Amino acid sequence: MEAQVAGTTKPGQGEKPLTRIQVRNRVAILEAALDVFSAHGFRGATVDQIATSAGLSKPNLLYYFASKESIHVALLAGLMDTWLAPLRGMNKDGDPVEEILKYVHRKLEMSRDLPRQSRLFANEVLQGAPHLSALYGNTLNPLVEQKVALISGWSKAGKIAQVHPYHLLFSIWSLTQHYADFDVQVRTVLPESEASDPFPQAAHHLDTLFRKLLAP
Amino acid sequence: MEAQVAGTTKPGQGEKPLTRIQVRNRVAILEAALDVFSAHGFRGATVDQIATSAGLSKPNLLYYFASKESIHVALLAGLMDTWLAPLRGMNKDGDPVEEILKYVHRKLEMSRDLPRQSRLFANEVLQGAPHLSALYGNTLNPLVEQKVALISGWSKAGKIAQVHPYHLLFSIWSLTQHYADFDVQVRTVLPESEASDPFPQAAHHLDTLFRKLLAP
DNA sequence: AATTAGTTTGACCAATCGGTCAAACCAACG
DNA sequence: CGTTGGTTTGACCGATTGGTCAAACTAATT
Repeated sequence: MEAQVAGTTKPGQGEKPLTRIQVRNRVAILEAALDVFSAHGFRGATVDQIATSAGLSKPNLLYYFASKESIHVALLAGLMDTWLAPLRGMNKDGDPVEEILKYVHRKLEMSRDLPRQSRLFANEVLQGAPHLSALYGNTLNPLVEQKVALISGWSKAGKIAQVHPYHLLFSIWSLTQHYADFDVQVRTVLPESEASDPFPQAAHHLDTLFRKLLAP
Repeated sequence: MEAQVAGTTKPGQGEKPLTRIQVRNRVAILEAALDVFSAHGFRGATVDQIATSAGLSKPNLLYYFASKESIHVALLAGLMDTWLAPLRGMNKDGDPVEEILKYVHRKLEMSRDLPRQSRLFANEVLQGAPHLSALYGNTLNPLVEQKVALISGWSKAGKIAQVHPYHLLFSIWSLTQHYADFDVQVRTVLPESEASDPFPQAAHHLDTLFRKLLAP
């Protein structure tokens, strides 16, 4: 009865500490769920798939998470921080153009190294973000507002060209995540010689694109 | 027995012509399917939903299309032409920068006016494009190769800046479709005053972005 | 009007799905 | 070593789903 709640609530809130086995199985479940949800979407994924992929039986998995949905929200909540870390790292004391480009490149590396996470979010947003609305208000929106103010400041100070800061962020998200979310299309369209690893050329392309856009 | 095949094959191949009722119901089904598939994805959509939304009973719908999957492929195949029309319209005799920008703006307008189609494709590509691989080889790849050659020519002739033509196309697709596929996120993040219609500012932003990128 | 070709439906089916539960099992600790 | 708290499972359930089918019904043709 305790462990089911532990799947929903954050750890370390004065509740009973997690067992060794609980920790092991919970991370195994979330790892498996990331695999299955990102590949098939929420509706397309089955609890049995996740359980098998985590090395558990279905009832056993449901001993750790109360429902399929609770696995999903736990995943999304746990990933949100990782996902927004590069944006948080945008430093107001650095060189404006270089700070933004560092963000672009870190985001592109995440598309290369963590494509499952990217596709998980893409799937969720495409379906109308039913499980994300809470996280958006609490986490994403304040962070975006802060960084928009920063970019606006740089813009007005003439350190970068005049850009619409919100749409600049949209452009960065869209251009970088495209290489994870539409990976199949990218590799299908690209000639063979470049399809095996599109990322070096993507990095070069996005580098020049944003330097030209931002040059004051 | 005839009508079920008619759902899969293109019209006018020497087979019996479609009845008045067949035409009416097939377009109603495809319209309803676009609604449901784009909102819930393939696995998330149910045949009953589509049938009801089309004003038919489930067995009646399955009289016109052999299976849920066949509705899906018929939709994708029928939409491919519409979707690629703007790229086809890129004219080698026009001014290079203006031709590319015309393509950008037409694509953005499609995101605004046909967001269901955009999300349908996005869903499909995200799941690994299982029903699209055939269409890609036959339709998308040859068209892309032709336009890549055109852009390469402009680039070498100094009419536009040196850009990787494939990644330029990826950028156009990604930046424009983002406003349809991630519509919820865009409107959530944007301040109220701009969230009601993000497209005018998006158009302006993409216009300057691509002009700066392409200026020789 | 009668015959045919095309259309619609209610009832039904097998498979799958998310989730439950009691009972069995196991690890830890006094 | 026995008891307690935590873990695992087989069997099961109700709901939903994609799809079938024979029969009823309607439109077109002669």
